[in-house]
Amino acid sequence: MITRKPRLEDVAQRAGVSMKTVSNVINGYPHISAKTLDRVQTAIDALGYRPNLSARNLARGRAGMYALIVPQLDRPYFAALARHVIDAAHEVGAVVLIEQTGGDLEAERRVISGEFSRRVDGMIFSPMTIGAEEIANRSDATPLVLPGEHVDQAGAPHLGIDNQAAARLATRHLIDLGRTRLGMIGVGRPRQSNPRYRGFRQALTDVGPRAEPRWLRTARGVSGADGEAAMTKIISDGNPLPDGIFCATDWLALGAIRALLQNGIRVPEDVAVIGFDDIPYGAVSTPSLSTIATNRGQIAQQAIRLLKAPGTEVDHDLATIDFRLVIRESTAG
Amino acid sequence: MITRKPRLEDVAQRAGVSMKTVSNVINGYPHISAKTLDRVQTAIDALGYRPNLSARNLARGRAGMYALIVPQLDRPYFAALARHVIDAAHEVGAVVLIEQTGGDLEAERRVISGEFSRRVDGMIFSPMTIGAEEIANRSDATPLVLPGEHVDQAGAPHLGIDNQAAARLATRHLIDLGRTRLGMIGVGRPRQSNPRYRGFRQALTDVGPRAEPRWLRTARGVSGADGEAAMTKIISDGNPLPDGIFCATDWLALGAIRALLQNGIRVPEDVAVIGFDDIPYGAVSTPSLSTIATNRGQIAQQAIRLLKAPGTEVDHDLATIDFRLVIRESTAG
DNA sequence: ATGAAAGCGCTAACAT
DNA sequence: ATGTTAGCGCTTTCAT
Repeated sequence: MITRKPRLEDVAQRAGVSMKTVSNVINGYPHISAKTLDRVQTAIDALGYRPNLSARNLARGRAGMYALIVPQLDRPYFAALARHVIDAAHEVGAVVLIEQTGGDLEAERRVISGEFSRRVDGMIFSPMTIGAEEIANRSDATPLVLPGEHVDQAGAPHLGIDNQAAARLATRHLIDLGRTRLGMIGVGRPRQSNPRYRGFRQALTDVGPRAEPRWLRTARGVSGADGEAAMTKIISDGNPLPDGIFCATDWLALGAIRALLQNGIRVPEDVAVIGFDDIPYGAVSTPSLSTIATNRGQIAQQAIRLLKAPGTEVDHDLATIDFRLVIRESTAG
Repeated sequence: MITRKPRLEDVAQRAGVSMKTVSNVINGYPHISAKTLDRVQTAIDALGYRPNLSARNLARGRAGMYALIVPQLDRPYFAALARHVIDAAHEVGAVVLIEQTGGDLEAERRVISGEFSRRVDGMIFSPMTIGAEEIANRSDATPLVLPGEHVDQAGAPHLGIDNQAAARLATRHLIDLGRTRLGMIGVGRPRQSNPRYRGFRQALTDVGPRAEPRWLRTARGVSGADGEAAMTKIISDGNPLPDGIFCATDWLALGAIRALLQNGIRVPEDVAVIGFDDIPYGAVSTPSLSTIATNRGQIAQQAIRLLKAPGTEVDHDLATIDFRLVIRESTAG
């Protein structure tokens, strides 16, 4: 009885065939006689043989693995993305290595400078702080796709929804509800370069202006507490309340709702609130949260597809992903 | 200019040294002359050299990678676990491959039968449906640790909190609040073999019986909808309401709260609700959720530690993890 | 402190 | 349909 792990050669010997034949069996090469196949299979089972993936990858020159790099895996959006990426990778026989940057610039630099280049066949990278230019100037040649919002013009395929159109759809929903005093809680300054802000303005322009500057607030971050703080300011500044609020993310929306409820303001009767992202909790919160849902499975599948055939990208800058309006209690309750 | 990716040999040539010396530099071997080190480093930078991990792993006989296998990555508990496992792996210079079983028995069988055996140095496996016995009888020798609840006596190190003590602590909290009519929404039948149920009973016994069977409900699953359905039944059966509910998971608790609020029952004034797991949403929900928090960082670190030194386990069955009571609005609001 | 050479286990020409 | 063999790029004794 051999004590070390069985190798291809051990299987070959036991089956009385060559390594090549065993390799053929393992890799599903079609032209093998039934008898040989059976003998090889028997030997494999008897020995409990499993191919050494390091060796296979070295010989093949491929890793059979993709890297997914996100800021933090325990943020629901990234967790959901990861789930779908793993599923999509399985469909092409690959596995997924996951890394977290924490949004740290140095960590993000390491990613584009090739930290994983000889370990994976491609990277799905969701950057947070690094700039598009720096990504565009990378020297590492590992195939790369960028899901998310902050990465136009980075010289790599960018997977995302049309944020402006989506924000417009969300705002339009508030208008269709008959709301006339609309506000927005966004992230970052409300510039024209921010597509979600642009979409919000556009929806207003469609029907005539209805927003007042005092209802436009910039949250300090993307967390629920940030949304709560922003909403509290809107409530406490002594001016009349808006009757509809579009929040740039679901977390902001949940925080905003919390601030409203704690001030005795009803949602959606007094103020309708809609978010953006469709995080799972929005479906079970009280009230449940209306939002924009992006098709995450589609993002994942497109990402893997692009990495499998690098260079084939139809459009090197944007692969558009579907989105839809999800109406729940926070606007329609 | 070479067009293919630079290898160790290319670096060696450019620096005028042997491959061994370059290898020494890369791996931080201490006894290298400053001059040599500088020349090698210069050559590495100039060529943009990165070691091929497949080759390294093959030569070393290790993968430098651990597998984390969970039912679903987008369930907050597993996402949080994954986050910490990745961090813990980094501390020992390893990376993490993540897989999902969906709780599917066949997928779980594949895991313990060695699907990853030659790809990773160890597995952190969170099984859902496979039995402890089947795990104990596995033939694959890949180091394995089992975080979670359902896997005592599986012949592999099991990482978890003392569920019974934790459930008792949660229930005790309700009692300390002065609640006298306590109920529980659990998963699976309320048998003595279920530690969370046992802990609940024990807390009651500590102070004299206060639970009635009609307040003990078994949810059909672990989702918010399941908790909502269970709570709705308790509300609508015409009997007096409990004034305190212990839910075996946070999702169940969030669903239960939702059912209460929709029936005009106040939380915590009329019914105090406490969950179990400390999922992130619980901190921002309205009302925020009291719960039992497990130390996930500790689970992850213990897991990696055990995988690094397989066989060293002090106790082959249970490495106990800390937990604590987190008091929020759903009980103390 | 550095070099030479033998694997690590598998794949893929090429041959038969 | 199956066998032979030369790598894949790195680590690691064993020398020096």
